[in-house]
Amino acid sequence: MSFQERKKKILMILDEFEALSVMEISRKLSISPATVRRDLQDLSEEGLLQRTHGGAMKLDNLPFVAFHKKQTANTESKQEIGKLAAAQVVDGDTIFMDCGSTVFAMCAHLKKLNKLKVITNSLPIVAELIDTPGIGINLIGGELDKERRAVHGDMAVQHIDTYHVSKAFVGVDGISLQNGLTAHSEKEAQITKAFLKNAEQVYLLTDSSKIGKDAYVKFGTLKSIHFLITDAQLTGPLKKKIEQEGVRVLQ
Amino acid sequence: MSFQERKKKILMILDEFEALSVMEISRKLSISPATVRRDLQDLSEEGLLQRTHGGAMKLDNLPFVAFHKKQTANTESKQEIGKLAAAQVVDGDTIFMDCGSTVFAMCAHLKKLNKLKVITNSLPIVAELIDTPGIGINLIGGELDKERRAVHGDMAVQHIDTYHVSKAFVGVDGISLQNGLTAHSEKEAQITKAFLKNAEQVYLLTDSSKIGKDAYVKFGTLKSIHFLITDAQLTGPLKKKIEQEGVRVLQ
DNA sequence: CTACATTTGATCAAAAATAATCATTATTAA
DNA sequence: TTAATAATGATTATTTTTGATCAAATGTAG
Repeated sequence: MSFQERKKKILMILDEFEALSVMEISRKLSISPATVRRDLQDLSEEGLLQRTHGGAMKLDNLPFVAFHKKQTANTESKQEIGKLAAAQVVDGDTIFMDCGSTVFAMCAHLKKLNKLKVITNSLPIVAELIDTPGIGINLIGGELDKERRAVHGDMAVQHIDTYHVSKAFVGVDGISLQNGLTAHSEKEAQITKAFLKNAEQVYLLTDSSKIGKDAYVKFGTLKSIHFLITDAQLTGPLKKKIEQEGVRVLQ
Repeated sequence: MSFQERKKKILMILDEFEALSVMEISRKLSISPATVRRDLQDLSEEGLLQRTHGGAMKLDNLPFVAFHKKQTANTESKQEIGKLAAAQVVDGDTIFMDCGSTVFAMCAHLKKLNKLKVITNSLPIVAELIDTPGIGINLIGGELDKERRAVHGDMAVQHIDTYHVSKAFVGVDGISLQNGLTAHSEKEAQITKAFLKNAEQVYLLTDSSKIGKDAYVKFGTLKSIHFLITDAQLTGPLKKKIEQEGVRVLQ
């Protein structure tokens, strides 16, 4: 039995039982305790279970932790961007929050606010903020994109259109002077577009690696955003040109 | 049992009882008082409970209890009801799933189905089913009830009204011949009512303890449901009378 | 305030689990 | 096929956890 198979099986039986000991897993899968420990360590490092002394436990809100793959890409620069973005929010605000890891990074820095209303289509954001007393959440309804852990589709867009908020915090897959805002997926573009349309101030959060890059779905121009929050890498003529389009750059 | 497991269990029983002595915890979890003290100290340092002389007290603003509490109340009878309800679902169905622990219990038994579409307002259900390949999920949008981990409110009702499905699986807080279906909360009643309205077949899931009891919000008659799925405790004249109202009882 | 009982925190030894090491087996590449 | 590589299981030293003991601290009753 390969590691991938064992990994799957371990997660499956762990889904059924809350907690398992190394020996139990060893017996159930007929593999040695040493291998079980190695597997558990790997799975734990991937964030798929909680390692304990003697075994492993199911993770509570694992299902909503979307970024299994991207989690590694959760760099300091994203945290910085998230912090800066969160600083734009004040008590009593109502904001849109798009899905994506950069916008998600805002969450940690929003928790001290009061009377904040967050409208989002992202389950990880919901999971992160649901137990914060000062924050109320409205969830966009519609079809669930399991991969992205977010709601999308026509119904979601219609739903977003029933709201009007002061600030929207959105992400992109690409932004350039030539093609404006671009995304890898039409569904995602559709949602972000709806956020842009119904917010007075639009904050685009992206690390500098995406600036100057294009994805294949064009969904907005630079004029449709008001602030670009990014890392210190963006400098020189490109920054100037973006600012000339009427975008305020925050770094 | 590892520290992580004990920690969870201590918080769970502490949520049920307001305060506990070291000896009570020691007996309940079959661990020595010394270990209990160590655990309580750790938990206290994490700010998850208030240490007292001789034991510990529950903290008011403890955030994540609601979730686990329901899971604790996951009795065998609920599991049986969930299983029986899940057996009514076939490949290709589109179903409504209400929030509540009894309906939640269906999830474990739905995982082998294919091309199933689940429309729900309950985050625990979404979390449980999101990684099941054969199941697609539509999330009802609207205001999030943090306590119940579900979406409710007018927007949610409007959203539900845009769907029409073959089967709805709903829960109640009370059901009786005199007052029909009742709930503890208007918001919850509103949602369940919307589910009833837009489904061809309505399955009401409840353990027998709620049959014959009333909650204060009346939201439907016995005629508005088609099936009652419950445990074996429901017998005799009451069962007869419910069946005379046109409800098929499944046990 | 004192005496008594209970609880606690510290220390320690026993038990359990782990990480590290190494030989063996299985898999892959050449 | 053979060599090289990776994965597995067994062994052992180390670490962690646990429960017990006991002096000190805290709370309670008289």
